[in-house]
Amino acid sequence: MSLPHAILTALLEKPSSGLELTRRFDRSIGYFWSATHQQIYRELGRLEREAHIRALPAEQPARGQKKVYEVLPAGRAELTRWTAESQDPKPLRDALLLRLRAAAVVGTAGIESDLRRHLTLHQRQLAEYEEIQRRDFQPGKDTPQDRLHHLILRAGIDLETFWTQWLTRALQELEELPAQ
Amino acid sequence: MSLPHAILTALLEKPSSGLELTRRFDRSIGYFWSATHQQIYRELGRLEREAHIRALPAEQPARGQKKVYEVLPAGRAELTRWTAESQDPKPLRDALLLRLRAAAVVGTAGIESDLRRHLTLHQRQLAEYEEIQRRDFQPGKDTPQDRLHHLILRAGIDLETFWTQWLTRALQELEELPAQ
DNA sequence: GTCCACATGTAACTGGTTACATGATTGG
DNA sequence: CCAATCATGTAACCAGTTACATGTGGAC
Repeated sequence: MSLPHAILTALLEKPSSGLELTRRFDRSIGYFWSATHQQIYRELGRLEREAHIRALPAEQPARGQKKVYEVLPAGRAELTRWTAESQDPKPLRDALLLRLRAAAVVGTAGIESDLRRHLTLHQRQLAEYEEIQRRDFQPGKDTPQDRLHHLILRAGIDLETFWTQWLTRALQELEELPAQ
Repeated sequence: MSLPHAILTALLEKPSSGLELTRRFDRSIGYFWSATHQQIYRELGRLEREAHIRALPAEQPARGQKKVYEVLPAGRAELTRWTAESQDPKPLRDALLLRLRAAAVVGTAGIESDLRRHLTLHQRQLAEYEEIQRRDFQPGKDTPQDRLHHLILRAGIDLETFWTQWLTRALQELEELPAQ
């Protein structure tokens, strides 16, 4: 049950319409919690019904008209509650590791090119994060918000660093393996 | 669509019944692709209908009776195809990072104890992986299978190492933050 | 004969994905 | 007036989760 809380967070940072949220979920928050516009509209509907958010009064009745939402006190309270709640980490679920395990049984033929492709994608994501770090987190800016945002960004950087290193090693090992 | 392929891999490694598979999904393959017994039985049914696996002939007709499955040639072919297929990496989805982002808006009160708990859980998982490494991967054992399995295990070790380090740093930063 | 562990399943629900529908606004 | 873009939605589907149902076989 994280999507509604992701939306509440985004709306507290800045009141937005569904499409604006969708755009922000393509960067920023979406880097660790992605969502499509269909999910977002569905969830905005629920949050409005539960009186956690409301549409800014500007009498837009229907389709095609922009509808900007803001968080109500009840919504902020719910987000505060959820943030402090104890939650178990989800077990790892990674299709690439699964495919390697399968390759150990049926052979590694054909998997190498996709490993290389993944390596490129992770390198690109790492470069994007590092660019954000250069741009938004120069030493000196030091509000609590900045520190927390930087901490989160560093998790992204370290994860992408892990993947690039591990994939590099995996490709090396595959080369050294006797062909199957 | 990874679960059927996880099951095919497990059955190729060793023909098993549904409950035996469930047990193996609690360790081993389950370390990176977990599944409950309900999922597994549902999927075994589908795989049997599609003639990718079959129950070993021993005329067990129904409930309460053990039913051992093995992979048919069509199933092995499907797994080979899937393994070599090009697949996009799934974007990161992490509730803990989301909660930190929420905490940057509504305050960090209460989140510290859960970070500490996560740290303990990741340290425990790391210790478990390192124990497996000591036990199963002494230098010398060097078949292609061993090398691939070790490579996968190292991904687990490196990921848990990342989380323990990042969480340690996160707890430090939280301490230094002015109380909210 | 009762309880427990083994073993296989069904049903309902939830969240995420994919495909499609529809209206408003603006630039050429 | 037409196309593109902005904007909001509906519907069907699929995978994973949670709760529950049912039968077998052995230990006591």
